[in-house]
Amino acid sequence: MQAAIRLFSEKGFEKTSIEELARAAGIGKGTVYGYFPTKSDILHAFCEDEFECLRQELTANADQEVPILTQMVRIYMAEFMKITENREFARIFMQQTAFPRDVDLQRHLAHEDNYFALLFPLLEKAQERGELRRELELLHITGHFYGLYLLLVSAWFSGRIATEEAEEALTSLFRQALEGLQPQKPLISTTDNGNE
Amino acid sequence: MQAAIRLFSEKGFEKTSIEELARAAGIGKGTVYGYFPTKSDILHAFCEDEFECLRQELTANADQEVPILTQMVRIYMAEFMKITENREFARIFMQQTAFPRDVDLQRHLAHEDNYFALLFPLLEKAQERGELRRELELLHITGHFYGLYLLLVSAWFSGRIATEEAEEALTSLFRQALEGLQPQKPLISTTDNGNE
DNA sequence: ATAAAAAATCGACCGCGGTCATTTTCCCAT
DNA sequence: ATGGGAAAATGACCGCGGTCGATTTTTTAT
Repeated sequence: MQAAIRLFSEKGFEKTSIEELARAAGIGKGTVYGYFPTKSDILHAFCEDEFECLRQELTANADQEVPILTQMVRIYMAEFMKITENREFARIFMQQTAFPRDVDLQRHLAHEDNYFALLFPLLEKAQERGELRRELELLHITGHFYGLYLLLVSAWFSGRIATEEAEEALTSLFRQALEGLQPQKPLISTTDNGNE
Repeated sequence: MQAAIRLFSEKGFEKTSIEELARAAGIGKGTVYGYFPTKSDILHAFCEDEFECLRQELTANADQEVPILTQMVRIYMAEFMKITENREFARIFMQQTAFPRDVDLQRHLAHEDNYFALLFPLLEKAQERGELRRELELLHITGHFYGLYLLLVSAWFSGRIATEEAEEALTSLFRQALEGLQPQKPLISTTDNGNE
């Protein structure tokens, strides 16, 4: 896998053939398929590991004193920055993640559940603090944020949002989500201290 | 393209080779590439046409008297029902749409702009009616709904949401978006008559 | 220690997506 | 009509992802 990532980074995913990848790793071509069912699975497995690690770290060290808006922006911006490190990796990973093949469903669901389990405590705390409506299901709230994150990444891919504009855009989207799209008078303010 | 869609539907996208597709269409293999740069472009072009048509029809005939929530749910549910007609088509189309290759950027952006132009009037009217906050940019509002739609489709792909639960889920998500995730007292009610 | 069984490794092979030099078709100026 | 040149069509060909039976290595049983 190390050889794979090195080659993918150097020459690009498409331009790297399994044969030369196997040669670089000092194994036979067929052996590769003993570890990974398809080529993109090599990349996907790598990405999943990376993100799993990143998420663990982020959610564990999340500062539960700051507003939920800030927490969510931090977590998703970290993912986003990781994404933007390599556009090609990102596309394949996001495509498989958001719209997985049926073959990958089991693995995908397990990872997602894992992720939710990391986020839920943060959201629950926010509910207790009165920052989030208590009557909403945690899954729906997570979904809401995640949907907006998908949008951000999609907009970045299509060039509508530059990398440096991303944080502002995500903050704005999340704030919209918290305050609501329709006119209303919030009971608590989320714009008490701006952002940073 | 007719031959392509027929074969793709019958045998599946992956299982249909360009060669037999060309034979079915009564042309040579190389000629296919005179019309479509890649295989998935055949499917993508078809889907784009379908959706373009569907969107035109829906937004033109949108009943601007009903709440914006209902309008948005109708529009996106129509898209969703189209999506669910063929899981395989849908995956390829959504993957390319949400995370397009750089080669397809121009075409993709044009289509998206087109789509926005269809939605904007509806949202603008809703702003005038006081259903949406006037200080929000139309692009952000569109994005918000679109992001939640992406989430719905993604959840459907991963099996978290069944086809028949989709409308309820989307309605719930959109209502959340309108009312906001944080506790507050709406100036107008979006739950005046339930849904259906 | 040895044989048999099980697991891992391998690379020749297959079918397909995509390319390109060649051929065919079409159009227009003479 | 006809010659010529551009445009379109074509299928042999290439490289790659993925398969599979042959072969080697490892494990287990006696």
